[in-house]
This record gives sequence, structure tokens and C-alpha cells, in this order.
Amino acid sequence: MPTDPDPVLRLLWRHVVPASDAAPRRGPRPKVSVDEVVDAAVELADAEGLAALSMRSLAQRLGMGAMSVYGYVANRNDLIVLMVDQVLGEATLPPMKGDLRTRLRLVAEAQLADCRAHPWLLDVAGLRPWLGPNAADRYEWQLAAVDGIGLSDVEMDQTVTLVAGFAANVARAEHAVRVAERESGLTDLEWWEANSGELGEVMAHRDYPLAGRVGSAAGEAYQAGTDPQLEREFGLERILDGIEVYVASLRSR
Amino acid sequence: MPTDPDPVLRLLWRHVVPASDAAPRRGPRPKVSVDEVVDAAVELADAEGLAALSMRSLAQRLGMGAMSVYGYVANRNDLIVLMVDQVLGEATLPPMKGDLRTRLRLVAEAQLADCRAHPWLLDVAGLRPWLGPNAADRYEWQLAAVDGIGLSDVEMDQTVTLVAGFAANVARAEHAVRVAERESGLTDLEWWEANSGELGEVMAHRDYPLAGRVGSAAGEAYQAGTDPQLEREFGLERILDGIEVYVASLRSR
DNA sequence: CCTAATTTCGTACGATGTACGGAGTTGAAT
DNA sequence: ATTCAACTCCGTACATCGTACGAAATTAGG
Repeated sequence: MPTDPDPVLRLLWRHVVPASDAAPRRGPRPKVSVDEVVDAAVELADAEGLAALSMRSLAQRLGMGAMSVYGYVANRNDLIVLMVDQVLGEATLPPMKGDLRTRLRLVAEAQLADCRAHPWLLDVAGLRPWLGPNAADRYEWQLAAVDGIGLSDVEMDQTVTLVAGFAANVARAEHAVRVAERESGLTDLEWWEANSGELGEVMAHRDYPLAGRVGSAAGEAYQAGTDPQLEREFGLERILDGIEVYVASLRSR
Repeated sequence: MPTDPDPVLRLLWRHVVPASDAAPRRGPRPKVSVDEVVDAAVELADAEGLAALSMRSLAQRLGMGAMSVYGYVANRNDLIVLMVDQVLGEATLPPMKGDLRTRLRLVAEAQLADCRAHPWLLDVAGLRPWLGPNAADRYEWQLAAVDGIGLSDVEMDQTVTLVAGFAANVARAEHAVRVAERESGLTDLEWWEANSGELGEVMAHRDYPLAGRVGSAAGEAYQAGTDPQLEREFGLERILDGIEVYVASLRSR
């Protein structure tokens, strides 16, 4: 027996395929729309994190009882799926033009911007890759960056995955210190002041010639603050170099 | 007023700095050791995922009451911190030799192996970068891969971060389908059979020239199964190319 | 008006992390 | 030997979570 398609799919595409059922709308009018529910959930998750987004708090924000939310969304998982596609849609993607390097930079910057605006996206990265309309649009836009340069289809996919994945990792590193600061109540600097002594003491029992030197250098560099732009990001430049080298090798073959 | 150092730090380094206090050990002997507690927690998380690791289930596995676990670990967060360092220690790191490319491949493969053996590591990536002894050893080992080739300290850090981050992303993608299959009870193939019709229908309302073609090609390639080795991984090769290009540019300057 | 469809929501159940306090166990001091 | 303080163990309790269930309220079609 084949399984039925997941209802959340229709819900994801509700704007492009608007409820084919011409069924009569009986019963009380819904007080809010699905979009309002998802928007409120996004605002909550943006402010307090995914963990703080509970069905009860969401219902309260919407001015209704806890269980009423389930009239719009089947469960919390579906809600999060809808949230992901919703925030993917609110970004205005710049036209995909320029040379390969600047095009791929656009991909990375869009990804980074999304993850910075909605850090909870990083906690959801492990869900089923639900193809909502905005996710599909985004994927199409990303692929346009590597179209017509000689890459195979699979390579195109891997290339944008590589670049977007790197940007996500940058956002992940940034976000990690934010949540650590919020959960511990200590600034990174305060934490260091409180723990550096103890840490130095225990680490003195072993030899860390490289880690000691490099770790502190990296720490100081980080202390200087992250470049809000993705420019001059070391890793991205290496990745772009590597991709360019590969594309050039295709051309000369 | 300066804050006190976090107690979990001493606990992390318990093996290299073994309880400096010569204080008398009064009271009943602990039934298990901290290592046994952490090992049991790792086994639970490996089998069922981080979410399924509860203090109660852990206590039951250890044959004690729920609250007894708190005699070994202050709270669930500390437990997870200890788990991370524990699994980082059980990997036997190969000697860091060979040319740059093979050295960096070792870094990526070690990271991938860890994330595959303990997928819950990917859910913890956002915590405070607690420096346990095994994390420090790992960092030192990673840095040895890029030592003495002309990179600055910060560049050394960024390079290993780039490579390890990519490997983590590979593991993340693999893990995503595993949890999706477990949570939905549907194989990726079953899911596709159930939803492809509906998905094609809704996607037909828009034009996805690239996403349609590339997505299905990537899907088929994935269907073929992931290479258990990291060799022939497209993204990693591009990254290594890019790093080599950069190192070569340093030499000629 | 009646009825059927729909939304709303109060209550309840089984989880979760963990604060609290007491009971039991042990080594050191008297 | 007795006492005491430290230490481990753990039963209970509380707030919070997702959500199953079913009743109440609301509306449109007949």
C-alpha cells in the first residue's frame, strides 16, 4: 500500500497553489491566517531561540488558547518547516550577475544573511529537505551562479552546497558565542577572565606548542570582531580559488 | 567581583589533573565512575540521539535513581560537554605526515569519522568551545597539518576550521536523511514515492529549469550511496586546491 | 430553524530537567 | 566504641513541554 503524501507539502505551497477545494467555508472564521501564525513563530524564535518557541507561548502571542494553534499547523515540526520556507522567502535575492567569483559570493552572502537574521535556521539544518516554494526559488537562484561554466549537474549542486555550507559554518561559529553568552550570562571576555587561570593551570600538564600559540592568536583576532561583510574571509577565498582552478582546468581540457 | 572558574573545567581535565585535593574520602564509595556515566550517556546518544538522552534514562541504564546522576555531573549541559571530550579522545589519530594535501585529508577524515560515529556531535556544535584535554589534543594535531608552510597563526586556525567544517557538513547531510527516516518511519525512497506526484504538481506552477534538472541528477547521484571514504569528494578537492594555490602564492612572494 | 461543518480551547497525560530534603553509609576524631 | 561530619543515593515535587481528546462555540447551507 503506497503511503499518502504529507499534508505539509500542500501547506508549504499554499500561496502558489491556493486551496483547490471550492468547499464551503462553514464554521467560525479563523481569527488569524497561517502566515500570521508562522510569522509570529518566526518572531519568537528570532528573539528567544528555537528552544523558547513553545506552542503555548506562540498561542499566547497570537491571543488564543494553546490548542488552537493546531487548527493551523498539524504539529511543531510542521510549524518549523513552514517557518524555514517563510524566512527563505523574505530575503530579496540580488540579480545573479558578474563573474563566477562575485556570483558565488552572492550565494554565500545570502546564506550568511539568512543565518544571521534567523540563527535558529542552524538548528534545523538536519531536517528533511522540505521543498517549499521559497526553498526551490533559492536553489534555482543559487544554481544560476554556476550555470553554463562547464560543470556537470552533480558538480553544480556540490559547488553551491560547498559555498552555502561554508557560509552556514561562519554563521554557526558566530552564533555559538551568542548563545554561550546568553546561557551563561557571561561575556566571552568575562568567561576568559574567570577561567583563563584555571585553564592555563590544567593545560600546563601537557605540551601544546601549536595550539597554545595559534589558539591565542586566533582568539585575539576574533576579539577584534567579525567582519560584517564576508569579504576578506579567508576560507571563502580559498574555496573560490579552488573552484576557479577547477573550472579553468575544464576549459583547457 | 571576578567570577569563579567553571567547575566543569576541572572535571574535563580530571585524568590529567587528578583531583589535587588530598581530602579524605568519606561517605559511601560511588557505585560507578564519572567515566562510566559519560560512557553510558554516549552509548545512549549514539543509539537514540541526543534528544532521547534523558537524565532518567541514563540513570536507569546505570542502575540508579534519576537524581543520583547529579552526584557525578552538575547538570545535563555539563554531561554533554564531557561526552564531547570523551568521544574526541577515543579516536586514534594517525601520525600527521605526508604532503599538505594528504595531511589535510587526515584532518577531514578524522572529523568525518567522529561525526559519523557520534552524530549528536553535530547538534552540539553550537556550545561554548570547551577546551577539554582531548579537544586540545585534537586541535594540536590538526594544526600540525598546516605547520611550517608559511601560514600565519590566524590562517592556520582558519585553514583547519575550513577543512574540519566541511567534513562536518558532509556528516550533517548524511545524518539529516537518517533522522528524517527514523522520525518519519519512511525510507528516502518511500518518501519520494509517496510525495513525488504531489511535489511535481505544485512545482509545475512555477518554472525551475535548473533546480528541476540538477536536483534530480543530484538526487540520483545520492541514491547511488555515499562514498564511505572521503576520497573523490568534490568539495574537499576544491578546498584543498584553493589552499594549495594560496600556499604556493606565499612561496613565490 | 436546523444541521453539519469548523474553529476554539479546557483538561489531562506522560515526558522532561532539576531543586529540595531526607535517608543511608562511611572515615576520622574523640 | 561512639560521635560526627561528610558524602552518596534517591523519592518527591514543580514547572514546562508537545499534544490527544472531547466539548463548546460559531457559522453557512438546506
